[in-house]
Amino acid sequence: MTEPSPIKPDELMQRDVGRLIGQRRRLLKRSDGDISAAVASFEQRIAASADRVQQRLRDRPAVTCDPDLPISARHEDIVEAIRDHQVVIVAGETGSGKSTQLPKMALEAGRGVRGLIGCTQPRRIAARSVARRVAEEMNSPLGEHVGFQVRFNERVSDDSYIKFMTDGIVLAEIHSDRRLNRYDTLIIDEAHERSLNIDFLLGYLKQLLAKRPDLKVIITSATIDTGRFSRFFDDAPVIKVEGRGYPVAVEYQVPDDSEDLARQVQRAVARATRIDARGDILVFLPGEREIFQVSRVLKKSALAHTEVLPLYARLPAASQDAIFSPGRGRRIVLATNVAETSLTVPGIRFVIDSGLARISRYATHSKVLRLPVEPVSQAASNQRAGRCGRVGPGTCIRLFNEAEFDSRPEFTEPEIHRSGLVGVVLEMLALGLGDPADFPFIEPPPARLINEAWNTLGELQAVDAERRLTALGRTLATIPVDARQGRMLIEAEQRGVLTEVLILVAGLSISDPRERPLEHQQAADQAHAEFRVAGSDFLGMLALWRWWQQTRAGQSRNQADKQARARFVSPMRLHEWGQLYAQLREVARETGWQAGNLRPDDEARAEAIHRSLLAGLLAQVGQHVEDGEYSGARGHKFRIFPGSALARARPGWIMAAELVETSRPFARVAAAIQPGWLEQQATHLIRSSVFDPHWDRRGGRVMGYQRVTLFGLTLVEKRQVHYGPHEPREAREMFIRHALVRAEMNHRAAFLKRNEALKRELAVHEHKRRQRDILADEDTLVEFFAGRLPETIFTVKAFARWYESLAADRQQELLYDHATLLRPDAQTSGEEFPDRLIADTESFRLTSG
DNA sequence: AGGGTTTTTT
Repeated sequence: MTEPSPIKPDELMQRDVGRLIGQRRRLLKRSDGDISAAVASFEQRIAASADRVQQRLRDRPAVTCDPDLPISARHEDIVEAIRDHQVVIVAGETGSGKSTQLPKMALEAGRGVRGLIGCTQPRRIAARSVARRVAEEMNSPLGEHVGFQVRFNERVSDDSYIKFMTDGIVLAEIHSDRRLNRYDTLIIDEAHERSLNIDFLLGYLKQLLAKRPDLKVIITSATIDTGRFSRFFDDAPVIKVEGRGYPVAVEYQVPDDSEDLARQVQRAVARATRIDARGDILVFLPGEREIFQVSRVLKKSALAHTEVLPLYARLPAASQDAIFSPGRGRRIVLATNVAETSLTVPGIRFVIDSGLARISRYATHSKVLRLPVEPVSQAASNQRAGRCGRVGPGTCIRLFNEAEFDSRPEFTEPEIHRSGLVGVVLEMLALGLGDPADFPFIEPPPARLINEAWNTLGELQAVDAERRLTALGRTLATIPVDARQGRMLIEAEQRGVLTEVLILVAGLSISDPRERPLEHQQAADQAHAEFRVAGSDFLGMLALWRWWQQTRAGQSRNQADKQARARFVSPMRLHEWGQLYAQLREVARETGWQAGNLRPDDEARAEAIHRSLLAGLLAQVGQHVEDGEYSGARGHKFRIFPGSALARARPGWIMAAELVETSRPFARVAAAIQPGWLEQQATHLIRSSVFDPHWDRRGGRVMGYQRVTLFGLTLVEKRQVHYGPHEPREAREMFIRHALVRAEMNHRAAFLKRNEALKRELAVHEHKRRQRDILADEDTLVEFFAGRLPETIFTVKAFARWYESLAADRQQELLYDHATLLRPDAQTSGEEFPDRLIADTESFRLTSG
């Protein structure tokens, strides 16, 4: 009997190990007949995997590290540390060469053979451009030895040793490869940025390292809080690398009383001019508005040979490119935080740091994203200062005093402490990672954020009352969009408007393709009016989409782009919108959904679209209170964003794709809704109460009023309802008292007339029973009818006849009051009282006991 | 009546 050979993991491709172990185990268990053929094929697979390792080992590209880069000074220490430790922290400033050289050093340390060396970057552009550079340095075409993968773009081959990607890609890969077996080494770059992705990834790796002793992890960071990373990974060694920066002198310019930001910048510019009148200046400001204000003041002061350029992420691409094409004179770049991490402005000699930034903070109680302007941390300020030491010695002028700097927090609060965590918690559930409160985050998020995430998942019906993932939740986790938006898609599929909502969800995920340049705001607004639909910004988005599809169909790419630009719409973002739509449509197809075609507008369709969107936005609705002010969840107040098609109309009820608090709380991208939709779709969230029960003599039943609320918003103020189904016991008591005892019932039937006889008959009965010669008083009668007086049996023919005389639907309506009367112990729900009870009226008996 | 930091995804 041939036994399958044992598995030697070290000699096999890591991605094959798990599968081969499983196959071997199955082979050993098999006792049926001849397994030699199966063993042979198993041996073949082992051999193939081992051959692959040998081949990769042989073909390993030679690497040389650039000796001019500061990191090369620690070359040997790093290679050695990688060999000796499972986790290594490399700390170094920009320009040290760590992003490009570390993967090569890992290769030199023998990594990259049994699996890829995976290198993550926070941004797609960086992943691609670093990959290109390293491929060049290794004299290998991009995609061969060195590949990359970002959303919409992948160039990795089976022969790749190094793969650059965004950290989001690794997170997505975990779903299909829980142990990340395709990698034998992971380099997490820019870990100091502490994005949600990075913190989640670090926590995941922390757990994975024990299960994958062969996996090596390298964490790289600016020299910010490296001790924390080291402690987190069980005192992993930290290797510090020099940056290639020049010294930066820091000056503090204390603001005068009543000197606004623009004047402070103006004064700092004057100071820089005195030091070097030709050195380019980068000014860090908190937002677009400040950029505009400062720009106006600087332009007014007509500085010689000076160009003032704005720079922020939403700026049209053409204007952004101006940063990279050097002008003739001096340049002053007025920038937001894009220039701190995402974009490098070349040739900067001075940095002027306002010390301010807009920081996003998620307000859990109101579900509003706040963007307050706040003082930045010391680390962020130092990062900003570093931006002027790239080409020569620089000077940083801080618009606050040194004591204030010292009093500021050392590090920026990590995103996981400030963001909504729905996506993170959903992901953890889908991956079976247990209670998020127990997950090893490097700095665990506050409980209130985790709780809010649970609530939102409940609101979306992604988890049940026991916090288990529902089927819907499982689907949500597979759609690569925000959970609220995923919920919209699921609803849209059921309502037959998937194509439209796919377009909208894609559109909501990208940045608004409509551009509004500072100097052409009115013209832009006018052009955009073409895509305005009264009552719904979403239908407006669809109008823009349709316009673009038609425009593109009829002409060349160039001509279409030109048409878009003429309407102040960015062709690049339209393109991205199309890509995203195509990707989501593909995911939808794989999920087994029918997308169908974009259909012409009609009212029913518009309602189906809006109701689908609403499924994801139940907590982001508002009711108009007065004067354009809306009241939202839990009493939170907001207004409609002025750019919305709804801003003037102010419909009574709206839903908003985003609630953002900037200068004040705004609802952005909104549509009018009907409160009735909420009552139908938010059944799991609405609270309803009934009050003021009263006897309805004409109707012959107990009525009451209902109030319906959602997150404290009143959907229905006072609606008359049949009281019975809500409070059966109380209704029954009232029915007895009014209908039977007092006979307060308007009906032609004989019941009322006979009621006196009924009372008498009862009284006689009572008399016999109690041996007392009195008529029963009202309370005794109630007790009797309620069945609380035992041993009393009475046939109520009159009652039965009256009932018979009613129309069938009337009988049905009265079912609650009357049937509970007949069965005092019966509970609330209608279906507990079969129709038979009504059909058998002749034999109705009031019984007790 | 009046306007937003940044990034990412089987």
